[in-house]
This record gives sequence, C-alpha cells and structure tokens, in this order.
Amino acid sequence: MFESYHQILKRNRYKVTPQRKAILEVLDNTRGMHFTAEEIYNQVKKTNPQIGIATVYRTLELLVRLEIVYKSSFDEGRHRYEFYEGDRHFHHHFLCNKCGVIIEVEEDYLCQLEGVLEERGFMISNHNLRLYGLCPACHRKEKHPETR
Amino acid sequence: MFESYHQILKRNRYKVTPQRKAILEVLDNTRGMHFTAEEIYNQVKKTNPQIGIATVYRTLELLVRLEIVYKSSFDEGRHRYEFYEGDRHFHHHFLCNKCGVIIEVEEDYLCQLEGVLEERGFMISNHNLRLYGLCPACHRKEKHPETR
DNA sequence: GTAGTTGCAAAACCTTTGCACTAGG
DNA sequence: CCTAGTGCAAAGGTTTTGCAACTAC
Repeated sequence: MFESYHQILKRNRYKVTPQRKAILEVLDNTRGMHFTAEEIYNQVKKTNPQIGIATVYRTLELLVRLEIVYKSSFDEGRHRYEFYEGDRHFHHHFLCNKCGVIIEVEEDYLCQLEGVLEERGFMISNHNLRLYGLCPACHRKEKHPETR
Repeated sequence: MFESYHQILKRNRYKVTPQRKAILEVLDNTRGMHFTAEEIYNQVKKTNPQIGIATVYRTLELLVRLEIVYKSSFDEGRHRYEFYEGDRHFHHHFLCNKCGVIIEVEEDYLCQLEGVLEERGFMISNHNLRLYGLCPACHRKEKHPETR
C-alpha cells in the first residue's frame, strides 16, 4: 500500500522508520483533509505513543522536500499538510467564512492567465488559489434562516 | 490625504492616534510592497521612536478587521500586510522561486471558475491566487546564462 | 472625565535545534 | 557496525496579552 512511498524514501537513501510509516499512513487515511503538524502528531500518537512532535515536523519537512506532501498556510499562524497529487495544476481550496470548512476544487481555469504571463516573460511552475465565501450549506442557511 | 482612513476609523468609533496615523502613512508610502509587522515597525520608528511593536500588531489587526489592510502569509512563518484595494477581485501575487521578488498581477480570469462554483451553491466573496515560477529577469538569465 | 489606546514585559504559540541515545540497512 | 533518525527539552521567532499609565474626544 505504501510501497511507492517506501520506494521514494529508499531511492533517496532515507530510512523507512516506523515513525515515517505511521505519519504517511495518517496522511493517506485523511486524504481531502488539511491537517496541522499538531493534528498529525495527535493522530500518530494513537498508534505510536512514544513519538515526539519534533519527529513529526522533521518528517513533514522531509516529505515536503521529496514532493510527497504539500505544505500551505491558510493564514491561521500555522501550516497545514496534505498529500501532493504531483502535477503542477494542484487543486484549489475553498474556505467557508462561516463554518470554516475547507473544500477542494478540481476545476482549473488558470491556463489563460498563465498564458498571458508567459507571453510577458514569466515562467509559471505552480499556483495556489484560495477562494473565500460561503459553502453551499451556509449559503442556503443564510438565504432561508430558520429562526428570526 | 488620509481623510478617508480617518473617517473610517471615526465612523467605527476608533480614535485617530498618532500611532495609527503613522502606520497608515507607512502603508500608503509603500503601496506595491508587502511588509511584515516588523518591517512596518521599523519604518514607523523613524518618525515615532517610542512606538511599541504590540501597537503595530494591534493596529494592523484593527485595519484588517476594518478591511483597510489585507494580511497574507507567503509561507515564511510570518505575515505580510498591504493596503486592501477593496473590491472582491483582489490582485494576485507572483513569487519568483529564484530571487524571491513578489510581483502583483492585475489580470483576473477567475470569473469563469467563480461562476461554476456559484452555480453549485457556493457564494464567493474573495479569492487569493499565488503564482510561483521565475520572474522575467530570472527566466532570461536561465535561458542565456553568462557564465558556464 | 472616561473609555479607548499605548508601551512594556511576560506569556503563548508554532517551529527548529542540540544532544545523547537508538535502530535501520 | 555506523550513520541516519529519534525523543526530549530548550531555544528561536512571531504574535498576543495583562496591566498600569496615558490621551483623544
């Protein structure tokens, strides 16, 4: 199941330790979530109670360097981590201003803008789009409030 | 010159203090830049040497709440602040992977994507796009290296 | 006059680092 | 074995907070 991640670690001469396996397992079991280092630490502690948070940070940093994991900031004063699906058209994120849910958006639509910039001399290798507003559930509640 | 910001403060029952004026002045004089709280603090200290960094943080937080200033994180472990131009189609940012320059991009091109999401029940109130790659200068150097 | 604001220092938070110990290859 | 990796605790960097003094209105 983790064969490919094991192989990436081995190919780069990194050891496949129980801690690294446990962190990869948590990330794999929570695809679609966007966890902080502390949340990952709490998950991993369930199976590896001895683990230290420094190991979590060091492992996440390694996985980011190996482009296995993507690290991003949602302006909360800490970082969130998720599996990197690998191609340059990484999915976008929608954040609900009301309930705080983070929803992944697969549609792209940025080729046109990137084309314009490349004509202007830029070389675009990646992008990261955040959309803010109300998710369908909160938007519905706003339009049809039960009380008041 | 700051009349409008004074008015926004007054309208919301906040006092117009010399510290707040100085911070707004620094932000106004550095449009197009993206300063950290500490950089703003160092600028403001030139005219108001007695100011404390806590005041800078509290003022920036206030200005963000009043939607005068936009706060964002470029994944450096700290936040950057800039005047909020106000409409929902806030400009995008390009970050050069080589020289680190941050360039503002005015083109939008996100209406199509937002339209799709709104059809799906979302209400989009803002967005934030980061583009990563090489700026024209670094891209040129990469293509025509002087040495080697 | 008084509630809002400031400056200072301490605290809170997230993240990194030094070091002795451990264990994967 | 031997070096990379770990856990712990301490340190580092940014941001927030408590509080007494101050000041805009």
